[in-house]
Amino acid sequence: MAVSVRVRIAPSPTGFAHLGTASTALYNVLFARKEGGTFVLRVDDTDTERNRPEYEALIYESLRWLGLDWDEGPDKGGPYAPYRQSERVDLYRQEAARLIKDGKAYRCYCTPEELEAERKQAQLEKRPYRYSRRCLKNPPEGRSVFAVRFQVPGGEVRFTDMIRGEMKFDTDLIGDFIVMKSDGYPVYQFASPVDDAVMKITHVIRGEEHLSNTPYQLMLIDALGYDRPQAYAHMPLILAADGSKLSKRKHPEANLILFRDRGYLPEALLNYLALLGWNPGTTQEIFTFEELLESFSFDRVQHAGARFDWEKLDWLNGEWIRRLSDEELAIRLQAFVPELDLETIRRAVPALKTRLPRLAQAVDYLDYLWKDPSTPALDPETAQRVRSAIEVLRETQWELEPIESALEKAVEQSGVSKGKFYNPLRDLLTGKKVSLPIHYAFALLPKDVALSRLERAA
RNA sequence: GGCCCCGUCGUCUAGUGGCCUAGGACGCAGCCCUCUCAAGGCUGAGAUCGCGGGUUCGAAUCCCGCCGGGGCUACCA
Repeated sequence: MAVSVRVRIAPSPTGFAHLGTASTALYNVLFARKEGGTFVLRVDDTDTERNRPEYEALIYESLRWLGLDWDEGPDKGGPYAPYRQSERVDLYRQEAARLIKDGKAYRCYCTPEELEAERKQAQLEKRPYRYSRRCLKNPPEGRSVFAVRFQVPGGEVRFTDMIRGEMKFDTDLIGDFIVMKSDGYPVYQFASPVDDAVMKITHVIRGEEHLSNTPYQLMLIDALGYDRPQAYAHMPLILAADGSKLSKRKHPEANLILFRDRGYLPEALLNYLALLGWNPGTTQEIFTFEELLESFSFDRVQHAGARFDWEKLDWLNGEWIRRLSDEELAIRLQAFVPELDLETIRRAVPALKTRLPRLAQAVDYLDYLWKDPSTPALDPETAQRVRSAIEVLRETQWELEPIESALEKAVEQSGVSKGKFYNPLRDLLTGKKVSLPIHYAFALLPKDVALSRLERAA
């Protein structure tokens, strides 16, 4: 009988929701939906130092914004609740105790300072560092604070990676490692495989930084007598411009919610993320989520990390914006220009559409509608032309077409070029060198406001 | 240091022994369109396929070595 697919992401609420989380979530969702499986969200909050509840809320908000919703999670429950690791510590403690009882782990009383000294010594002697096993062989007397350390059995660990094929690690190189911290909380390396096993996760899809961690987790799974996941998939890392891994600390621009605030469309971000590190083998660049479901497969995933390219994202985002219906664009624009009513936004949209790499940039084109520009001094000839514009405009019905033809008539009579005629008008109206086409610039403004901006200069 | 992953235009990539005088996309340059800015159309520059050895009639593609980058090696995740 085929076991139904269960995948998961396990972000930790130690900061803003990260781009990498979105990327991993995407691949997990894609795989789950494709296989008719279940997507689980598990919050990895075992870092008591850095966790904050508000960060957890941010993860929900960001993932939901992207439309990457989960089937089971801390906020919706599920058959394997709880889904917050801090609420599962009894399980980890119990499993750690079982390891100790079975002679597969032991209490370690070493202080961080002592361990640091061991490491330094190893470095000095230029030998690879592995824990000395002091606490296994002759633990210090009279100490009560301890961590639980796994006794690495050694030998070879093999597993299947859906991207890289068969992987093989020599665990004799791995020293005994901590599974339970002295504060009674598990370490990621322990909590993660335990939960994966207990929650019946069948495929572990995560970032490449976990590739070398996999043997640690597999040893634990074996020691505990659990079934191993069927397969792993280690996705290529998203790199910063300097080629290093995008990190929360070094790269604040990786904050997911920032993408929303800057006016990226969820569709575009998802599309871009999919293309980063994966390609369909065709020249198609624009993918809806449904199309991704169709064509995505792990065997076409890249093995090397990929640098995040904001310019390409902007282009893709523009493509997506242009594909939106006018009405849909208007609705999405509302949050970015709260000063304007929907009707005004609707009227601006046809002109705005081809000019926005990001929704937030609508402000640059529209803020003259609620901000009064300063009035520059005009030379006599320009002033004369402005007056002729005022004259025709006064008689004009205040809509796009009539304004455009009235203006064109005035240009013709003036004998100068459209550019020479329109540019001063643009400046008077918007205070800018760049604006929507001049008839839009006029039409979006109430007639009396528009005319007064011209009149006070001429 | 040890282990693991990786290495094609600036960036993302196609490419699995001859179809490659290495293709596409973003970006960049020029032209067209044009009231500004975009969008759109056309054209173009841009990669001795990290380097050095092999194997082969023939290698970006296979093998070895080196170099370079990244990740892991924490009582972070």
